Amino acid sequence: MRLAELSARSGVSTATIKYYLREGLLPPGRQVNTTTADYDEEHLRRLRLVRAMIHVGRLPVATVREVLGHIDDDSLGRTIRLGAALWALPQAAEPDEEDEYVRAARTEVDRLLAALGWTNAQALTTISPSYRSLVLAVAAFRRLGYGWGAELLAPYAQLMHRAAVLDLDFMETHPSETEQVETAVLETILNEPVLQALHRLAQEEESARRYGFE
Amino acid sequence: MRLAELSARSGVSTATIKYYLREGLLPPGRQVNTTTADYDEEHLRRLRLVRAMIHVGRLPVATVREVLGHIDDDSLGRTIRLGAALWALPQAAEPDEEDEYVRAARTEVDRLLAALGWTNAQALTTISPSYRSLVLAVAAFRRLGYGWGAELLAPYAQLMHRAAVLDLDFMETHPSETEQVETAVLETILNEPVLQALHRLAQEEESARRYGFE
DNA sequence: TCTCCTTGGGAAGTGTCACTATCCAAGCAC
DNA sequence: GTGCTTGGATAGTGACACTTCCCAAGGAGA
Repeated sequence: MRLAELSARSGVSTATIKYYLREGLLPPGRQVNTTTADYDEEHLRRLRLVRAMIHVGRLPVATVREVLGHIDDDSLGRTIRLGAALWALPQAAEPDEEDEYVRAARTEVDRLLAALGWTNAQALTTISPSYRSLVLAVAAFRRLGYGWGAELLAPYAQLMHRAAVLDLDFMETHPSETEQVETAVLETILNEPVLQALHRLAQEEESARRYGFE
Repeated sequence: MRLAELSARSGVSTATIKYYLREGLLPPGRQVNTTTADYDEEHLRRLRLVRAMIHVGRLPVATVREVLGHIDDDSLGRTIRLGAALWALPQAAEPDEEDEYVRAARTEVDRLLAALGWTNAQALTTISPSYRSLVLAVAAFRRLGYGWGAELLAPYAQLMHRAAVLDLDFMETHPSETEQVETAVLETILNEPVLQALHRLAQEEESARRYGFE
């Protein structure tokens, strides 16, 4: 398959594909001669993955490159590779420990983990990007005067844990190891917009049930 | 309070505050004389809200302006105002109805709503931005070869409905009408990063429970 | 063979976005 | 009255995701 056909089948312009090749998001095609390169189905699949990560998951190009690097790293075991790929995802800033809201938020998040008995998550608080993101998000609430604490967070956390169980159950139905890692990353990235849309839709549904349309 | 003090108390540079004033995200201060304007606590609160929407909720400046306009519109009733504010939020593109994946995704989403008995949401499919976002997100999955259908989505939808019930219960604990609308918008915008972080943290916890750390 | 179109590749340019730096004249403080 | 600060306006910045332009080399039809 030539560049033009790859472009036609993916709906991505040749200029953009060339850009992705330059950025290392797509491996180069097999060079037939000076003016012809050959691409296969794997290129098409990878290209679609890249587009989904960028446009649905809103990941920056540099992050996509990093995540793909981990997915492709055959030297690591599945769990490590998956962890590395997932931990490359977030683009949250470092929490500022001087900030009183951040410190209060951290206390509440720690209380939450203790109350839930998430001992594994507790062990990861110093390094997990998700933990840091959570602290930052809770701090943003507190800065606006809402006293979001462990008690209010706990029911949400339990719901999201059930979502995580669904995620991993689904992941385990996939056979190959590479595919499992790729699926897990995809799940995490693409599932979030789905959950967000479902959340907003559910809010509309519940709001209409309570208050009608007017 | 002068600009410099507003800047100091909010941690936002005077240059950025001036930018927000120009963009209409902050109402102008009370002009004392040619070189002095006076800002109050409400300005500080609004500024923090704007920062949270932009940096935590990742909303574009133009969207923030639109959402604030709806929050401040006293001519409308609560439900309408809330709906208007929430519907101004998404920045999802229009689904391309020519696309086979989009059409298949729409079918699955419609089946999902029917199976769940979300009749209110069903009534809104032609106009709701959340519905369109959901279709697009499901289409992205299907394009990558994952057959995400109503059966897989339903348990997630039920979880998110329970989250929506929590959201609205919490909203009802707030007294004033303006505050309720503002709280509801804030909930929607700021709660999403919290839920996302909880989701990833839950995935880490569950993954460690199943497979250990290695 | 001679055109003429297409190909892959690289450099430079584009549009958007959220700021940020600079400038200015008018106060105010000592 | 001198020097710093203030609010306001204009222009510039840097990051980002492309996109346009140009080129030399193939290949295809007359």
